[in-house]
Amino acid sequence: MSDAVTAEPELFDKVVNLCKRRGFVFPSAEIYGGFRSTYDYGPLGVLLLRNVKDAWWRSMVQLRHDVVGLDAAILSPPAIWEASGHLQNFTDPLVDCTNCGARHREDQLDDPDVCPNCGARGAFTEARNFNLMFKTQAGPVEGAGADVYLRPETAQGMFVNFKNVLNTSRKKPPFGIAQIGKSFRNEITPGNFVFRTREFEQMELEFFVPPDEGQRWYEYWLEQRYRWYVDLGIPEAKLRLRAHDPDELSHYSAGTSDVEFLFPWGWGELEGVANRTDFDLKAHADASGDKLEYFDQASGDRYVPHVIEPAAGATRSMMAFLMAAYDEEEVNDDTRTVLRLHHRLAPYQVAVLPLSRKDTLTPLARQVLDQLQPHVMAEYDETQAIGRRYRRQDEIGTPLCVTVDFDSLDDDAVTVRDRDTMEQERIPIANLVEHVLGRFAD
RNA sequence: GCGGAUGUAGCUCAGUUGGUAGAGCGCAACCUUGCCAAGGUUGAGGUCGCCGGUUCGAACCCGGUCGUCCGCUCCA
Repeated sequence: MSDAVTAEPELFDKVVNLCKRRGFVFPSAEIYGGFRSTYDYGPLGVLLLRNVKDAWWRSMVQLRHDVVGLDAAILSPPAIWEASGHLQNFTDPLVDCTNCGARHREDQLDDPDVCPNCGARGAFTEARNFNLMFKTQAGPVEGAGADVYLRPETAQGMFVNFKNVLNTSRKKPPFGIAQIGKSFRNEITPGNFVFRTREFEQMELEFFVPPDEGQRWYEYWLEQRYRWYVDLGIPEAKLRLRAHDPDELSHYSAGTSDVEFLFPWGWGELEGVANRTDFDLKAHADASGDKLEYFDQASGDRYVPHVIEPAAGATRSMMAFLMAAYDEEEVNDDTRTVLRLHHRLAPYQVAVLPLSRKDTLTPLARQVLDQLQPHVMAEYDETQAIGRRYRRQDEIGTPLCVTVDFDSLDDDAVTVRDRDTMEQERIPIANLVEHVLGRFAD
């Protein structure tokens, strides 16, 4: 059923409900009535989100020779955003029609005096600037000169540090800088659970290449990023690439394609791969006076690298993985809910379950847990019946359950039960870690 | 910000013409059981989103407010 290519509206409620019920995601500030567009990640959500980010980092940094990491500041001075174009381009002048109440962007009206919605003339309010960046003040005194912005994207941190990284890492184009971190946008219309929030987490790579290699690397990263989602378990029927039309391109982009996922409400962007050309490095070079160039000793060429940027949303990717993994099946006239999460993403890889709560089994079960914990995230659960505990683990996506039973006391072996097949295997405790790691090697 | 829908226990909901809250599931303890959501007993948990009004009396009526969901320039 999870292979359906059509959107499944009911899936949305099921997943959101599971998130709340099992402790993945909570609405923020709930005891005070909630705070719009913010969410807190609970005991399971923090594990899942961290695993998504770790999987990205592993694929983009750890397994590559040509990418290094960075963690830049969130608070940033206006100069960065003047140079990047965000102060100009992230500000929309909005007018409201006092006749029908519709809101429009003043700069997109053909006739700045006529409401396209109701046709009223001269009924607009004064234009008010709506900036998508959050502004605050640094220092003890409120007032001009101390303005500070929360970054609306992590990318600028990489551009601003281009020379620092070049000088310290011995990398040369083509090479990339990767960063995972929070960004903030004062979105007009947040919504769809964690899909669009004002505070969100990005996973961005800025990949610097010689100017004539831009197109090649753009295509390379598109394919690369698409595969990442597939490899982590998203069916290709629910993924697609969509190239932006020229008129929807960002101010910095010469070409952008999105990796989109079929959410329950329709296709939505997980990640944008953009060809930012030399826009950013040139802009910061002009504004700062620093030369942001690369000098190629071998060829004697001096150039401003072009930038290919795969920019992914961590939180919405997490949501896509949850939606794709959600499955229900009938077992013994009962509905079994299973999150078929990739083992690299599952909050827990293993659950240790003593068959009985009798004290006789607890010490051995704890020993088994101790053995596993240095290698995998393991949960321990000894409450209620074993069948119920299997189902609990299925529902949060734990791939393997290890059951310690009364035979274990004699044969020093445990039962390993598989989430997807529900099959069981007897494994000697001495080989357990090796066996488990073998299952997760890929 | 506008239009539509909505807000009762952790979850899903019931609550008759206004008379001062219930169920199932879940959770916890104990007993029983011992490999796929078993049974029993007991228990924790709600000023019915919030504020105000009408009324002898409001979860139910009225006003406001906040939150949520769905649509309309957002984009990770």
